Amino acid sequence: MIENCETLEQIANLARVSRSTASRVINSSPYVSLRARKQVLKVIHRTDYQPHQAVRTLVARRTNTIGLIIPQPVPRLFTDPFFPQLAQGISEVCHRRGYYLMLTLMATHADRDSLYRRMLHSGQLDGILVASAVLDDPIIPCLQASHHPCVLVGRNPTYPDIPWVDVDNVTGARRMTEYLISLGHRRIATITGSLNTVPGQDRLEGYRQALAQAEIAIDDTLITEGDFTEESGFYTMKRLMRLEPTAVFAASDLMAIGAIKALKQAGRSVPDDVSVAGYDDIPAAVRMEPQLTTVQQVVFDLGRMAAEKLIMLLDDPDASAYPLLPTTHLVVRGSTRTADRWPKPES
Amino acid sequence: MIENCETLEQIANLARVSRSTASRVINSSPYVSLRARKQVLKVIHRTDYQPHQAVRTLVARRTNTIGLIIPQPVPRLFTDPFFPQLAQGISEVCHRRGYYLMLTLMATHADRDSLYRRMLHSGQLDGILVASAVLDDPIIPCLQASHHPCVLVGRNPTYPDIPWVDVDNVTGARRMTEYLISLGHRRIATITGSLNTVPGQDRLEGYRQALAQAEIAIDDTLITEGDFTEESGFYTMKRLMRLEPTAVFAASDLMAIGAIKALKQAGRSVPDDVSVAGYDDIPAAVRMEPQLTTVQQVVFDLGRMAAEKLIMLLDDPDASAYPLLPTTHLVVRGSTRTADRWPKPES
DNA sequence: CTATCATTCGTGAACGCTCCCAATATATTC
DNA sequence: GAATATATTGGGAGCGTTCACGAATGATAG
Repeated sequence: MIENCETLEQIANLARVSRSTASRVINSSPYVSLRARKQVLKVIHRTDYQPHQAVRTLVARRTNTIGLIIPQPVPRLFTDPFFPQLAQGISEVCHRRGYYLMLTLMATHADRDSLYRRMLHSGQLDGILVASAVLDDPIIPCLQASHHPCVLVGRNPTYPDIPWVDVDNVTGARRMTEYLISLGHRRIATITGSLNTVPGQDRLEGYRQALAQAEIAIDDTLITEGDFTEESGFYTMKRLMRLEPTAVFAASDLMAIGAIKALKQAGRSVPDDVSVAGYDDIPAAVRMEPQLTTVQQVVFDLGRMAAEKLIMLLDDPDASAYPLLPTTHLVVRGSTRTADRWPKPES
Repeated sequence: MIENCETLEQIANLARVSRSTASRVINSSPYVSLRARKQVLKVIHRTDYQPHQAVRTLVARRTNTIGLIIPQPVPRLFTDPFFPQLAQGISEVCHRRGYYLMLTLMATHADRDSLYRRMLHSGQLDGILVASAVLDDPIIPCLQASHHPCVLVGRNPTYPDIPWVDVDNVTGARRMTEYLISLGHRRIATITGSLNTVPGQDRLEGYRQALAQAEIAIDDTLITEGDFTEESGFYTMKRLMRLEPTAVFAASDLMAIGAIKALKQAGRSVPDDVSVAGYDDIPAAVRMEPQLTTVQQVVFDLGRMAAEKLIMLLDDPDASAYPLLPTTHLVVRGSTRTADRWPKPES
């Protein structure tokens, strides 16, 4: 199956140098005369030579390949473009840094163990990126046992010592809540994501911070737990309506969409009666009426950072391990407006 | 970076056989006694041995790795879950068949050529899957020159001889149109996708076939070209409305959504005045009011077939190369209804 | 002119596996 | 019981690199 005919030996012969010298040129060793280097580079260019990756791996004990593992069948995989964007970012960095990217999606966890073993022990990977693992995913202990450098995409408090990158959910949620406050809202409800997930917790934390900062008393009845889905947004909003918040911060766009449906069904107008904000900026957010004010996470950057960080770790295992957080962006659209109006918004 | 300490030699010693015999066991050669096989398997299991992939590649001249290349920054990548589903299907087959999957996304085509070379000439890949290439993508000639077995995901009439798999756009569109006919519609308009794309053409062809089959004269004024986007659906529908079709088949859900917006804006009811059907079954299709009748493509199956076909080709380069088409499913929801009513639907 | 040193280069070993070939053990036939 | 066929097995070569080492070259100092 391998087409690569030219060998280093042949290159060396053509350039009238030894294998070693040719190798040194390829690996940019400083101990090569200018003349020899030029010779070799010319021949390489002319013959379109590519070193045989498998052999380099064998000898140099590094594969120049990193693995991207998506351990669970993430439902989110199919409703928001998180994964393609992440992969895009990772892929870009891999190209730029001369790495290959191996992908492992885990549709069924039937033979998960054999799969993990296959990925980890085949000697195919220099390092590993794990995306969206649930907190107690069994791959993480496996990973540590295998001594592969790795970076988690998504903070995992169960393993605080593993390097990670994440979107800054706290700040994103805080900014959004601050924005709602700046519009004059004081009675701001939130529909949280599942509180047994890190993003769920973090987005709630951001909401709390913003209220505290603005010295608005936190009313626990205005905090209700959803599970990121549209249905949960719908039903939670129905209950929340009685409390007459003037604004609602939903921790996902899907829940925001559900909440808006509930409000409309009850004859309330968004944003005139109630402002609603979401989180994620899924494609549907622009496609609805009104368009959704939301928080955009630059997942592309997240992927880039994850890959950069892992490669940094490969080059220097002791590299500093502080986490990286790409910034989030507020996307203000039609579903929110000022609250500087009469107390009872019955026009 | 490589952890894999056990070597075949060690396994052989532990099992009191030679390297060769151990190798034969691993590669399921028939020329091994039951006793020896048992011995070796026991040791392998006990030591959790994994053969070193790079060496196998070096010697056996196959990598057990296939590449998935997504050559262009496909905008669709970020709005519909095509890519994750495809990858999921491919990944599943790879695991089952003992292959690794290498991913290459092409965000920018800045240094496309060097990237192609790197993927094709590094000897890393046994075969290649190309997804969603535009018709004249330069990777296809490169691919042929590199003599890699490959399978295109998406038919490419420019290269009819390259094996491919695709969703059956013609049949999907035909079925949907037949369904509209079965509801009693006779004046059925279509908003096509870009007609310089294969899916655009194929979906139009399916529409035509259904009408021809039902002996409904094809009225070319009812065929208008969009470009798969929501905006194009919106504006095309505005023009189309004057012609008073009772049903519209849009070649993408996005266009159907745009069309519905145009109709609503003009005070027409969907489905009471006009039935609208889409294509793709994107997540937003269930999230609208009314929910969209559409065609679901089992992209997951498409990925599976693509991988299966490629692996088949790797095992036997002369394997029959007939294309595989996963079936499409009609998803009937609220945006369509019977037309068996009074001629003028002004209630 | 010789000794010392830095620079540059080339040889040989090794990586861990598969494949080829020859050798051995076992079964079968006459 | 010898001769032959068959089923197993083991040893050696080789895959294309990198790396450690030592040799060669040239420059500089004494």
